[in-house]
Amino acid sequence: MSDFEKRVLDLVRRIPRGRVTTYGHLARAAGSPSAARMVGYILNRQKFNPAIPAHRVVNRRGELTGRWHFETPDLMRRLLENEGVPVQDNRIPDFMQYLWIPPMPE
DNA sequence: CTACTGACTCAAT
DNA sequence: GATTGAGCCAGTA
Repeated sequence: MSDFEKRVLDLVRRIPRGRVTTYGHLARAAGSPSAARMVGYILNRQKFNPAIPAHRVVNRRGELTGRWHFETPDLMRRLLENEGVPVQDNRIPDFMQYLWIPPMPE
């Protein structure tokens, strides 16, 4: 498991309940600004790890692009709504309001 | 070894 | 706005 992967997973674990962040922000904070695709890939391998709240990671427009990788396509939406994050048409309306920006390394 | 594929993003058009 | 092309890099065939 690469350092990048470990950093990404560590950051995902820190996303507060009821907040979301994006693949791009995670990639940047983990030290590889253009590796947004890798973030989704990493989450896919960890999707059975209950310690990783992967449903709190959306793309930069607030779309639930990862929903097809959950057990059922509506699970991601249900988990978010359970935390108070509204989802409409596979997207979080006014999603900037819920955005959590991961801490950047020095 | 090469080729293709993504839970993505950005800049240019 | 929409579309296109490129960068990213681990995994798979």
